[in-house]
Amino acid sequence: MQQLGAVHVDADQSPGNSTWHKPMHAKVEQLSVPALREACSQCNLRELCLPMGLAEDELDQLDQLVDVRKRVLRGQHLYRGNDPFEAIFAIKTGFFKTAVLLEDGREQVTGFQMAGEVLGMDGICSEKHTCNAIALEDSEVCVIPFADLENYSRAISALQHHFHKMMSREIVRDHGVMMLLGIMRAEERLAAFLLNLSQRFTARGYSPTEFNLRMTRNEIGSYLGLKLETVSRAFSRFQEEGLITVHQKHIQIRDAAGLKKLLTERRV
Amino acid sequence: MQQLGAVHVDADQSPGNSTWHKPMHAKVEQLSVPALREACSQCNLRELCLPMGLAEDELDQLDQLVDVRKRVLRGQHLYRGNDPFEAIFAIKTGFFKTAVLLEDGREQVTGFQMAGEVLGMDGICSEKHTCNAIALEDSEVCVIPFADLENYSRAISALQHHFHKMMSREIVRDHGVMMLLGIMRAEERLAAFLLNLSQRFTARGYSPTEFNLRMTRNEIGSYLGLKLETVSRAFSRFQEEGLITVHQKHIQIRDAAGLKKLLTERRV
DNA sequence: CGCGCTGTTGAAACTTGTCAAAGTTTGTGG
DNA sequence: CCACAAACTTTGACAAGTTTCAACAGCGCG
Repeated sequence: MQQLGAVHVDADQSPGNSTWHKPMHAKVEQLSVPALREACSQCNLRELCLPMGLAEDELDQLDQLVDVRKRVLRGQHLYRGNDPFEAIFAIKTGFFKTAVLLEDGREQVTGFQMAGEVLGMDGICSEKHTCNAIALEDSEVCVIPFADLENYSRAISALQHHFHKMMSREIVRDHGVMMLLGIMRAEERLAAFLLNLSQRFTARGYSPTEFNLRMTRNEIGSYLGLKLETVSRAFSRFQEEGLITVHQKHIQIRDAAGLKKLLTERRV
Repeated sequence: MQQLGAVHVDADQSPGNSTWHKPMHAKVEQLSVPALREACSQCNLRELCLPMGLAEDELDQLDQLVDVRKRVLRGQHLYRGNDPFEAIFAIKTGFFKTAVLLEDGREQVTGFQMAGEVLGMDGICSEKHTCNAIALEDSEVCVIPFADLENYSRAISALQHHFHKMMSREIVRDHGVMMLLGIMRAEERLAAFLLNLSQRFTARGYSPTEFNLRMTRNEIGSYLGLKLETVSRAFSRFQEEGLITVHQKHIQIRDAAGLKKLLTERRV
């Protein structure tokens, strides 16, 4: 009930695309020093990344936290499962997916992340990353060394609390996805996906009703536990019913209320 | 790949059982003071709950952390969605499920928790619990006021780090469930479920091959995204194939390797 | 300008869900 | 302590939803 609005989207890999399959392991160029020292306190995403209401001197400390920014080009991995865990990453610009793999090669997309969201918290427990994080468009992330984060957290309780909230939010988000996968049917899942994207774009100042998908139908399907054909059919159906307009990756929501109704009204 | 072993189990509510439907909101009797002050440092679950390698004085501090223990009888809620979040709970004895609800009444079990595991971390982000936690047998939990936990964490870095690991583990576990729900078929899901239970019982010193389920078929189904009939049929099928023996809630695993094979070998 | 990837659509097959009936277990009250 | 009721489980037959297989269209990149 409470976290449906929080359900969000990740997409699986497109197996036929060579760009996806030979990504260098983020030999990401580090920006020149002046560039990377762009302060958190000046960042227009700070409301998403950082706790509010810090004292001046605390803000100054926080600017030390991000020691480097990193570019990740479309198709490159930010990290892979089993990489040693050293830092979490705040997305400054761009769009990512995270995915876990089964031995037999099947892949499950566990999330899609956009600017202001944080990646890598799954790696804390085993000191290794436990999923792959892949850029779906050219992106830039702030690298936050985890040991530093824990140190500053002990000094700045607002930072500590904020970090705990971020991890907790991730757990709640995952519960939303579990609900989506466990009890919703195909069209409900897609409706929840679209509404969640819309909401997140809105929070970033973009149009609630018009946006471009960064992921393929296959990736959407992997996230939603559906085959790409099912996703495609559901899009077509929504369009027939006047709920949305689809042109390739471009989506226009024409009847948000209608989409919501799909979620709240038990099917016939 | 990495967290299949971590996939674990939760069950949904049995809609027809009055015990389930009128649980008092944990008017849990608080144990008498001597009882509740049983120290963490003496608890035989401390390896699961607490960081290892603390200094003597740190251990003494930790014993302050749990201010109360709480009994929760079978069928009672430990907390409900929307309850104010004040503490997390370490299970001392017993067995719980957590579940989220959709407006239309559909329920998704998000996890089953046993002794040594921690409940309630979903509530941090919104200061409200976001799911229901219900005892599946008479249980006892240690109440850890969250504000205190954050305070001690700032003083004891091992505690801080341990807590972060616990939250991270929860995220990784959820990813495992998402994989289960997203890409496995019914029998794979049930096999993963049984193996995960077996592993967790083993870690607690119980038999790896023989145990009693605490949850109903309906609850297993809700956790696994299946209907209870499908769960029942899968159990029967496993039994026919000699993988397990089932008598009601009593499970005996006869061929663990066979169950694992179900997970790793792509179906025909 | 054409090849390859991505997306769309149709028809058939398969898995799981739905409905129904009956068996089993557990709990309660007489 | 037994009897009855409620809850839970099992099994069958059938229906529905989703996947699979296949063919083709559209777009984008080289």
